[in-house]
Amino acid sequence: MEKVYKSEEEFLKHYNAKDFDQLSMTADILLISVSSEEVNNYRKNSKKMMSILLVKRSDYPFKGKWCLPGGFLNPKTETLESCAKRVLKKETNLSNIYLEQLYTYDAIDRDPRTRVISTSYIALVDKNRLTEMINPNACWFDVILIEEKNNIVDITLTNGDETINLSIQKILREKTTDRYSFKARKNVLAFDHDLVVLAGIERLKNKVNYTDIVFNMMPEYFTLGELQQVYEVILNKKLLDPAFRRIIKDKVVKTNKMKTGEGHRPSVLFKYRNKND
Amino acid sequence: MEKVYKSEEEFLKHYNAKDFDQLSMTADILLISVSSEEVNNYRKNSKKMMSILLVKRSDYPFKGKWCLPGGFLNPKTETLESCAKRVLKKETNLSNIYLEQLYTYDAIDRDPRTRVISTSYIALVDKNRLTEMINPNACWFDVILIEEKNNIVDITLTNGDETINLSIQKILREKTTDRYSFKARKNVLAFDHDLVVLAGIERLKNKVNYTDIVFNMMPEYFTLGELQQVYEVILNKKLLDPAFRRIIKDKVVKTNKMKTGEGHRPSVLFKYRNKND
DNA sequence: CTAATAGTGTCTATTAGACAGTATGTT
DNA sequence: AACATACTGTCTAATAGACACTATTAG
Repeated sequence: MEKVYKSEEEFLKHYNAKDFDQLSMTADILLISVSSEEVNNYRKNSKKMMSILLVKRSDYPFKGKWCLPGGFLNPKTETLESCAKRVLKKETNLSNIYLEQLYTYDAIDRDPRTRVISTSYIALVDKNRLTEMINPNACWFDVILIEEKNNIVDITLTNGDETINLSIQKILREKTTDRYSFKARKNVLAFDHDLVVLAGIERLKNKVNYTDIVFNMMPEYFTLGELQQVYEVILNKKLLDPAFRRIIKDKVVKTNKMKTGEGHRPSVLFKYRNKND
Repeated sequence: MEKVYKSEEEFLKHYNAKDFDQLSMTADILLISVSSEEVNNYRKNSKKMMSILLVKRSDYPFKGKWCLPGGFLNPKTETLESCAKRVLKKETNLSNIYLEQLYTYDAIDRDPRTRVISTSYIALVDKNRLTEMINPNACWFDVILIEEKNNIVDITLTNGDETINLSIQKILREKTTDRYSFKARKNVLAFDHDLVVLAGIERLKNKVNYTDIVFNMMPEYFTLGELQQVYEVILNKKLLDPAFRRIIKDKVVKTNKMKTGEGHRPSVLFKYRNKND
């Protein structure tokens, strides 16, 4: 027998959320950056690599496994994005990081404790901004290889000591072209974070072509060569200089600063051109 | 004082989800279709329009307001997608509909009852498949106008009797180009569904160019003219015939069937070319 | 001078846009 | 015959890809 309420106020007064099935949510963050690997030859530019932040779990479940930084949402006070920001601040001491919602993961058994649904976020940062890592269990992993064949993507992550091999199958959904369901062939990271890593890298790869998202990973001043390297790392392919400069020229502003002392011709430093200016 | 567990099994045995703050989730569905509006001239082709399904709320909160079909997730048994499927089946009696996760909406006050986070889905359907509408409160609304100026998007929805005017402000996020936050200038639909409608239409508009998603809205056999009309409705602009046919030719297969009796030259019927065949 | 990257000019290939024309049903 | 859409040929404009060349520094 349903009760009839006279107004929304009256209805809300009698509403008790605990009468209904509830669940927990987390926000997980894929923090992506591009790091420079020094080269022994004084003439050569440093080689760039994509890197992501992983945390070693110190508690059950998945104790000892690597996972993305994340934390439970406080439903009374937080949005998922503010929860993600809180977690990032805790792990890296950084605020003002670019954040973008990626996907909501909700497989019933993704967390062995109870039903936990996780909304994942991509975070991008210029690695030079990172001064201190608060959490001693957090560590950058270079993404040294992404190869794809037979719809299987293999990603190798390494932090120097440890190497993690992710292997994810892409399942083509009908009538979508480029829309895939992902399925980890084995879950190497905790929870379903293998999938989040791939989805995030793919999202970044995609958006780099039609947004200015990449400048969130750049310092204030950069050379076009450095910028091109970041594009190349994300797109995982070599770009031709003239074509790259044609495409990028409206997005940047030339400054009168130069980068010198590199053992070869100095390069002009550019800044991001903010369209709102 | 934290307890130390010897194994994941032991940890899980002592884990009680109710010790933690929980919340409710819903899945909301933006069901999009393209409908044909008959034209009085026997020679002319019918005009096509994008339409979406709305439901009039019969209960508090937002009683009497239109909203997207949606329902609470059963955390014990359902994924968000299966929840969305259940709701769609209930409202339209359709299964096997294309579903794609859109975005997770989590503003703290988006539901006046309690903290409810909603993951929205886009569903696409060929309107000819819709035979019966189970829910008498559900109704198709034509999307008759999307205009944009000064970063304000106006969408007019109409079902013949009622007209709903949505007005949403796009807030450009720095360094993203084409990435916007949306903010409804007034909430005309229940909850934050104004935003979902716009985000869904934008997503469709976007994906139409680089996926085969549009074929989920087409019947098995269609003419290239009809297909072009659907593209035009989604992209909200006229396309040139030769260019359209160039682009589409690899995605379709010519059949030996014809569409005749239209008061003008008959048209060849095509089918979708499934890449997996 | 040399090694290495910085930066540019220009040709070519590919793709998108535009327009005009022909084709073929129904009434 | 007339109308409306179906369908195609071809020119032009814009963009992407490729390559070769010049420029400039530290050592």
